[in-house]
Amino acid sequence: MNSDQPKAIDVIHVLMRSSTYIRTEFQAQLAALNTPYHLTGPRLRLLSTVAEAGKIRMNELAVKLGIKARTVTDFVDALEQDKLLIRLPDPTDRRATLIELTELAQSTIEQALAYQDKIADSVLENLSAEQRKHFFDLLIQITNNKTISDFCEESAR
Amino acid sequence: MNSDQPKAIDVIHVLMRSSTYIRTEFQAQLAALNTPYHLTGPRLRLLSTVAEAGKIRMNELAVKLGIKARTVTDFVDALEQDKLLIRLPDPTDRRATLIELTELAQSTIEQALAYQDKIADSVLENLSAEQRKHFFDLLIQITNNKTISDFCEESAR
DNA sequence: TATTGTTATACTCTATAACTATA
DNA sequence: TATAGTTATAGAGTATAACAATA
Repeated sequence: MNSDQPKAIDVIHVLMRSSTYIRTEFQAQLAALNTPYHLTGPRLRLLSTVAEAGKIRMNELAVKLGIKARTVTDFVDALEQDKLLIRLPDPTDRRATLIELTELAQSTIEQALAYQDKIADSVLENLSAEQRKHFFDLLIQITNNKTISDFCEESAR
Repeated sequence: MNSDQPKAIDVIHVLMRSSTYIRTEFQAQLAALNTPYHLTGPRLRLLSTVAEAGKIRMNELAVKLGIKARTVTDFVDALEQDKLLIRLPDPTDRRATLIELTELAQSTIEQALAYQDKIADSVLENLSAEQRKHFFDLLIQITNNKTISDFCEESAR
């Protein structure tokens, strides 16, 4: 068929390289915002998840983000130090901790998220609307049936 | 047409998540090989680049891999310690260092690369040949005109 | 006995800055 | 003055294991 069928490993190399590029790009662009706190893609993703939920338990956060509870602890530590969120005891379960955005975060997160959207758009600017949709679908398809606990939950949000 | 046009940031989240999944998958699968040395995707990529070249300078390696010289130093340190490659002085330039695979690496790298190809195939198993090609093209397109400078060395000037 | 989150620890990939030794 | 590679340092994202408090 396609004599120019790329090898799987080559596809993956390009994918990994793109992800490194994107991570770097987000870090650089977000740093350029010169906010008094430090923002990155993953941090913003956590913040926006909290924003959506209002209050949310750390373990729920871990599930939604597809990362481990221990990793959430680190993010929350850092973001709490930057005064972007606070820990609250869960009144219904004394083992649990609820996370809530601070006023500081609430008053600036919209802005940051809007800016993040711009960065995202510029990263994908080479794709037409149709291509973007197609790309998205292919990404989803790749991780179907295999990502089990990590991916299944949240991909369609 | 597509009223469900995904937001760029969502596409990127899925992409980043995929890359994490893939990195983890490669690490786990390669670790399961139980080789006396430690292999990961990026290490294997460096090794196969050396294999292809026979002998290659560290700075060339950095360019080919799209990473910084300092990063190459770390990889080479680790792989040299694992007896997979050796440093040789470049006879034509006493500042430069040539990298060459050891016999150990040469005798096993084919195997490791073949195994890596299998992992890669399994990671992309959900895509048809045509979809894979399309996915590859889209990835390339995303990074067109923008990554070349970013990937190589524009930032450090 | 199971779950929530933390302390302690680790590791991969990547980077900048300053420096040495050459060129 | 410019290049090759290293020492020193850093940081972002992620993880496992053992444990405390609570359920």
